[in-house]
Amino acid sequence: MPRKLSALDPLRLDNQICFAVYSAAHAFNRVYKPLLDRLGLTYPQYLVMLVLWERDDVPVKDIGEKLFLDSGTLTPLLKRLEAAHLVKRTRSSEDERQVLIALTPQGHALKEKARSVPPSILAASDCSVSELVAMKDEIVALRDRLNAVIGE
Amino acid sequence: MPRKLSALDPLRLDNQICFAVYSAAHAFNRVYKPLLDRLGLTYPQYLVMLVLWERDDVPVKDIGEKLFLDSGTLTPLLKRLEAAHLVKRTRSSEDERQVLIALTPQGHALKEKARSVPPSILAASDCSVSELVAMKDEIVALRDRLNAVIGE
DNA sequence: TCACATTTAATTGTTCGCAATTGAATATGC
DNA sequence: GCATATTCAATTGCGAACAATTAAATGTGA
Repeated sequence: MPRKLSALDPLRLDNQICFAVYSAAHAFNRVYKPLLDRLGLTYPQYLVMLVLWERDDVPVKDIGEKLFLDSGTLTPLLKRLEAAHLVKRTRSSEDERQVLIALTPQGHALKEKARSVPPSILAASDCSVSELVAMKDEIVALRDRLNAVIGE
Repeated sequence: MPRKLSALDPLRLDNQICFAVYSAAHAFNRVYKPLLDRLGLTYPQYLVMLVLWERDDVPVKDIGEKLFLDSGTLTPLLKRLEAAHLVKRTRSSEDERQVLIALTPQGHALKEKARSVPPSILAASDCSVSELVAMKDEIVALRDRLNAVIGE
């Protein structure tokens, strides 16, 4: 019996790695949602907070470079984090073009509440840490190759 | 020398597989953008067309189940595809609750133009087909485990 | 110095993505 | 047969995501 043609069809949905990635991102988002609701954060806001918990008082551009997001996404998101009293936005005195993002005490404090999130995600992944790390490294390598093509 | 603590920090951005997936999805989107612009499609619209090129004349719900999207996303998207004369939306006569989505002749014809897309993506991935297939299968398995947790 | 380019955020407009609700059609239990 | 529940698409509202543009600040070269 010949193999089904569809198994090789380059336009078949199930053969698209991009769709695997796209749908996995949505699946992660849905798992994170109830966990982050308790922190009062959306998933992209959580990513911004992860950046700030590592290093604080950074310009918008630095956050954008780490998360691959631009000011059109970050400006309103950061304003919402400011409205939630998690960050403060202040224009740099050295370079008036820059807006520096700093954590408020509440923003710092939220990190402790956030520590319960990664274990829940790990449990939902139903997978060993070493397997996840290996997958993560592969996906990051693919992402970086794709991003390299874009900059041409 | 002790290993850097950050290499194990569960809240470190670079240790998040979800961020790897999230940022890879955006990278794919950016690579697809110029290719799909030529077809007059956005990436989610392209996914819907992939579904319809496999099977036509299906209710909105079927498309949603395949793509993990709900009517809040699909209804306006399908209306835009209809405005672009790629699909026709007709209420089923057997079950008036359902709206059936059928390709127009232009919708069918677009498939031929789309055949050039996957090879370009493969090239941008800078990776063998077998490696991509292996990664895709791993990511799909992870996605399905995550989705299984959501339904609880 | 002064014209010009570059950098940085902010803004605008379009398109997702989803939760929550609505309303209509259909199915089910009694 | 009829009340009730379920199914399905549409709608509303909010939060991303990004392209394109704007505006202000800074840097550069002649």
